[in-house]
Amino acid sequence: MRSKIQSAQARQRSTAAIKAAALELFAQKGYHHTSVSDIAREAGISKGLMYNYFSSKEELLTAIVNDAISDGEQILAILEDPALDPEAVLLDLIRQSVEMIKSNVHYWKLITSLAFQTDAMKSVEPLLKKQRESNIKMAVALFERMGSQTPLEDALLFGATMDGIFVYFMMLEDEFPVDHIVNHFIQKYFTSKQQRS
Amino acid sequence: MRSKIQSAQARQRSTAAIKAAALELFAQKGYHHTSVSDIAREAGISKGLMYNYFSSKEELLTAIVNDAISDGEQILAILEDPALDPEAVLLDLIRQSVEMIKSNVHYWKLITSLAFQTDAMKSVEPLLKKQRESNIKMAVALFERMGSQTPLEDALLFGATMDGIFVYFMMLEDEFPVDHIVNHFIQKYFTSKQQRS
DNA sequence: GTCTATATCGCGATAGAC
DNA sequence: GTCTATCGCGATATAGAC
Repeated sequence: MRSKIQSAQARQRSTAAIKAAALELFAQKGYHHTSVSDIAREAGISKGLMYNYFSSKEELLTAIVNDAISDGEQILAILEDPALDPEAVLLDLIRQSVEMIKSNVHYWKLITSLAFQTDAMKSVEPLLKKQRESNIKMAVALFERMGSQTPLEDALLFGATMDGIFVYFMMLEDEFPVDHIVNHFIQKYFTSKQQRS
Repeated sequence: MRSKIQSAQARQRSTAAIKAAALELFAQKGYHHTSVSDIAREAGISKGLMYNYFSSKEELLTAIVNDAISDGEQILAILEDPALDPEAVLLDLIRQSVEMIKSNVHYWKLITSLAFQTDAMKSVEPLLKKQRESNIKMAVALFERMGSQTPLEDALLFGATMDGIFVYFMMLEDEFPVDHIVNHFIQKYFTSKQQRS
């Protein structure tokens, strides 16, 4: 049935275009200051069509966040290989995280801002929480394998420090020497290994 | 002129009531989800009166942030006394910061969320930036006095770590043992001194 | 200085033709 | 599957009486 295939393709194209446009605009202007009309214009479709695929503006947002979380999980999954040296994994985790943030500052600003939207955004909150918990659990396992006597504390402090560095970077951008500070952090915490300068 | 004094007092009362109500609601429901009607109701005044004192909702927000920053600066100024032992000052700074966040989580969530509102909130951004820079400058001076060979790096990493811990606490609240992690942080970084458990 | 009433507007969302 | 036209609401902000 050829028409069915074509429909599915059109559907795919439209949803992808909408999500891409919305991500771009949300990240750039913020969720609240982006109207559905803006998104439709950027995506090259009508406003009505958007509601054919997403029942509301907020559902569109959750779809985008969901996609991004899935992408992130796949990257992190590689690091869970128990055959690898845990310290090397940790350094790799740091390096990859920094690159991730640096390559898309606006997107991560969006995610962070959503995390602080107390009331609304009820639908994205559980998504972010799930991701956070999975990250922590993974870090705890890593510190355990590194022989830490206090893996939970080390993992939480490690996560907080990394997030803090990213927050500074997101706020200060070019004024904040993120690579330099990350190296400083590594040397202070993990003296046995060093990253390339 | 008695009427003039009374006018000034009324003016003072109204602006204070408006700012107090707005701070409460912004912190609780978020800036975007708080309407001017909400604020007027909470403050016990009419919506129109609010526009007599603040030309817009955003100007009201900046006034609130300005007040809060002034308060914060006064607290921090005490710590700049050069006669005090810098390590004791640092521990005191940590302790006071933790208490500050714990005592008003919602307010700090508001401030943090504002910092990530890229486009709008243009008027509060310079305020926050100025505060951030003054904090960093003070921390650098402190690490210098502690004999650090890399005061800038230490100050930035210290600030990022503290902010990261606060971010985790603001997001996780009761699930995050903030005192415990802060102590862990102190012991790891500043082994010469310890905080009470 | 304070209120009530109202103007104005843009937004999210829907209806219905094609 | 896609569009145009439109509804209905709630928001910020203003006007003018007292």
